[in-house]
Amino acid sequence: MLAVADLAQRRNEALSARTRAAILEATIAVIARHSLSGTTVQLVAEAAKVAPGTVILHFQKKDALLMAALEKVAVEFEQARRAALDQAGGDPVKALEAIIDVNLDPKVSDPANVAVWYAFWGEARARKLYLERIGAYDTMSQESVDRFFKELIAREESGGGKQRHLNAQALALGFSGLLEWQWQEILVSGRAYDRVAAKRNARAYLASIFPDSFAPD
Amino acid sequence: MLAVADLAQRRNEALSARTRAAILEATIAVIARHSLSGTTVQLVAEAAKVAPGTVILHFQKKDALLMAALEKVAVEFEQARRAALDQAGGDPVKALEAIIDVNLDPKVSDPANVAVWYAFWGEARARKLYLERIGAYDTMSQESVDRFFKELIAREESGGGKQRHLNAQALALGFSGLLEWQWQEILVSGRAYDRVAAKRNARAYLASIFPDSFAPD
DNA sequence: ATACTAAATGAATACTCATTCAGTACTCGT
DNA sequence: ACGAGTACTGAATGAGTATTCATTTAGTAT
Repeated sequence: MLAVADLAQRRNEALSARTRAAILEATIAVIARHSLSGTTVQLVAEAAKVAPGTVILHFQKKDALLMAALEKVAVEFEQARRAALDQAGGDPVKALEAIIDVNLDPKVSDPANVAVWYAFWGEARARKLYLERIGAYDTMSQESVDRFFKELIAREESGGGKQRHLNAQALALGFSGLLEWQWQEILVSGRAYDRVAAKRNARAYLASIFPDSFAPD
Repeated sequence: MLAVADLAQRRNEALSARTRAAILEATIAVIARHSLSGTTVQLVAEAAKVAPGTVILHFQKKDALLMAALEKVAVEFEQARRAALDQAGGDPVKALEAIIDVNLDPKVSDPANVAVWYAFWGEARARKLYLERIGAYDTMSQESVDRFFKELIAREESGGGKQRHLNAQALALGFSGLLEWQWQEILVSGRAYDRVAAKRNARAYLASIFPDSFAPD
């Protein structure tokens, strides 16, 4: 009898889950086009081909809907990033190359995703929850970049012994900042953005600093 | 008689100019605390100690008010930057140091200013005017950083002849990105942000890349 | 003092938008 | 094909907001 209840529940969940997913996707699209202040339940409902009441039925509050949209985008970023780093094993060279590829992957850095990300940054100071979610991602990603730079610097110094004084933290910040800057470009240019040139720039950065590990283009 | 009229006019203008300035300042403060979507004419009026009607009297539309606030912040950035670069003469070393100092000057990078800046970035995709204003600033600032890096690389290569392959554009992007990243930190940390450490990082970046021109800390 | 003008007020207006809920349309096991 | 129950609808509600404008206040010249 419990099993029956469960089954009934599950069937309905599968159905409503599709609607829920459609609403979430629509929310992201609407935020990307209209920003947070222009995002209304009506617009989301229209984009999801659903009645406004349905949106609230699934998310209770508009704010919960927005938070769910942010969560979806953040989780997608994190998963893509983690997959890429796993692929790289522990190798810092491969890892940094993978980070470039992930950050500029057309799916990950789709203009809509990027727009959503910045939309929440813009509201982050007023809404603690947004700030926490976004900040957590940025801190995490920055820490791993930091680590890879430290490893590479140690490696190159022990190798050639050219006596350079490379500051890992500063150079890692520069790397992350460079990628961040590319995202801003995506925000500005949208579909017209040149990903190939961007990747070339990012690799050129690494090649400039670690000529032994990264070939110049 | 024209002189008399002028005088009368001028007195009144001075009066209303004070009010107008108060409203603008209040707007920036409110945006910083409540973000764009939470900024209401009521809140601005209260912060400026003025009636809501007065706000509209001076700016006609709420959107014009917001645009004026963005303009004020952008112009402040530009003026501080230009003054610093003038001070540096044409010397790229001094210029880059000046750029660091300006970007992390407590007045320029006041958390309120930074918050306003990001608030508009968040809405930039939905509002062409915001995007144009912000994009113009970023493009301009990036171009000058680019130029300084080119000069420095030419200088160091002709000097030591260590045969490094430094990519000016990539490293300049890293530099701008690093500073940008610091601003995000200001957004997150507010008053608690450690400007001294940030400047040290930025200088360490330059010292890592141009050891002949910048002393390591 | 008085008259005149510009600046400021704030209650009233005319929206917009999130949220509710009574009712309808589905879905699915039987 | 049916009935039980869920997912969904969308018009109605009301809270909140930008903007208006008739009136008051403040500043200046005569």
